[in-house]
Amino acid sequence: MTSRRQTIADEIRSQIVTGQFQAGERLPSETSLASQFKVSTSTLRSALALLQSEGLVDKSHGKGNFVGHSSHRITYIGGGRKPQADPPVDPTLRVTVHASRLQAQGHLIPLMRVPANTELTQFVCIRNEGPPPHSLARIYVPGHLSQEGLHREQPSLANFETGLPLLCPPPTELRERLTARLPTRDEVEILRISPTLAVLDITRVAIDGTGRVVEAALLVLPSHRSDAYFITRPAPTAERREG
Amino acid sequence: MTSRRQTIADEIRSQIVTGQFQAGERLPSETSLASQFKVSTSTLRSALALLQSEGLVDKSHGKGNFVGHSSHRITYIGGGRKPQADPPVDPTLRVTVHASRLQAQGHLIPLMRVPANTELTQFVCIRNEGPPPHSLARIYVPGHLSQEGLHREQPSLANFETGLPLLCPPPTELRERLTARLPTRDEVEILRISPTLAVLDITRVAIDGTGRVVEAALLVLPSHRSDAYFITRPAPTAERREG
DNA sequence: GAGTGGTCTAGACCACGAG
DNA sequence: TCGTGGTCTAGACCACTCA
Repeated sequence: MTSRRQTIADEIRSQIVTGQFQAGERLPSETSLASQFKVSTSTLRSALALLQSEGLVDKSHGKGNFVGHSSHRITYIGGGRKPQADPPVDPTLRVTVHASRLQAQGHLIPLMRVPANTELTQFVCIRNEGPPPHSLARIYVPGHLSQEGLHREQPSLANFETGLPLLCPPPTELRERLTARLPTRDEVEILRISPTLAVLDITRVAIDGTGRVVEAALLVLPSHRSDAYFITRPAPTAERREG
Repeated sequence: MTSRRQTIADEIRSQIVTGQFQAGERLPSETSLASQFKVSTSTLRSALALLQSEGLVDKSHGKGNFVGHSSHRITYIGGGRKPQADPPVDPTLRVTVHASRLQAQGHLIPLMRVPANTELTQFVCIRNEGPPPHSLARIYVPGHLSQEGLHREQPSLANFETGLPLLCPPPTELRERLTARLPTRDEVEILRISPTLAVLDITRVAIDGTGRVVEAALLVLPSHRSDAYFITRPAPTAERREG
């Protein structure tokens, strides 16, 4: 048995990909779609949620549901790289950064590999590109580093290749962990996303040659418009090769 | 204003982390929790979905909701690496592989960088570790490669470091794209997951020295029990260093 | 104010798991 | 068979956007 949600999503999806609904066009209202498909609004909404998670539909409270521009995706580049092809820089790109001091607590202690109450500097970065915020980053730097590097770091933070901050001094090791989860209350508010739609949760830790953590970044991207890319070249170190 | 869902999720979450609900323990039924919190079952279920996405709750149709063992997470290691610390090998690990031949169609054509109708070999790998399947992988290899390498590949595919297949001959470049989306109908059935919970969608393309694609892997992991790790050492290539 | 999507209700009915 | 979670309904009411 296949669910109503899926068959409705399949139907609308095909109407989008075949061009019956043009990109950027507004879909009929949820109530009219619901009556058209002879389902309740809840069921219809769960079908739209599927399409939203695929980036095919953009929902907008009070305005309507729109056929998504698949080009509006955020790309996170892993491995500390810069994108080789320069991205289409959106002139409306705007990043707000709030810096503050705090002491290491809870999950920050193992993350930063520091004793409790160690001085840290926190940067909260919200990236806008058009009206809806696109990404949220919380970046932590040890206090002793930020004292010497704070001023140099500031321009580095502003240097968002893809809107997400990169380190100024390249560390010797980058560890990135990715997972998906539903957004927290705060993230729903800040990113203005649906609380039922997953976010990409990226934790990036930069380690220097002595094993110290020089930066930890907690990044949150709305999953329906985000991709993360990693390009690696496995070291050509004397790898046994069968002849 | 904060939603009922969030406050209920917060309440149950705190009862879990403070140990009022032990790991592995069954939670009260949804109907009883709903009446306890004075909400409808739908609202209570959406609160549980939050906790499920955090890995705190395992839902099981017909049995109940259980406090999750956070240790049961799947880890995908990016960059073609093997995990340094050997993972706790589960003796119940079981992988089913189905090989088949097909011709390049649709999205496989740009993915594999081949002309339409090129012969490909497809491996569909389903990994089990205990009753619920843990991951789904669809791996494509060009036909000309599989002819010379098919027999050697088979043991390589069985060599799952983390349950996910790796290439036998190391390619010169690995491209991995990660995103999160809701599962398809098939994925819901195969992985036995909730259709409302996101999956991690990983597309991995391996490229050889001549730019040819030697393997493409489409991996699907249930997000609530999966992490992807990437560890990179930014090349110490004559990077300008301030004195 | 009119129309939109977002949250929530109080059920009905179905599918699954275990005895 | 019984209790569980999963799907779906037909609304009510709230929040947002825009004229």
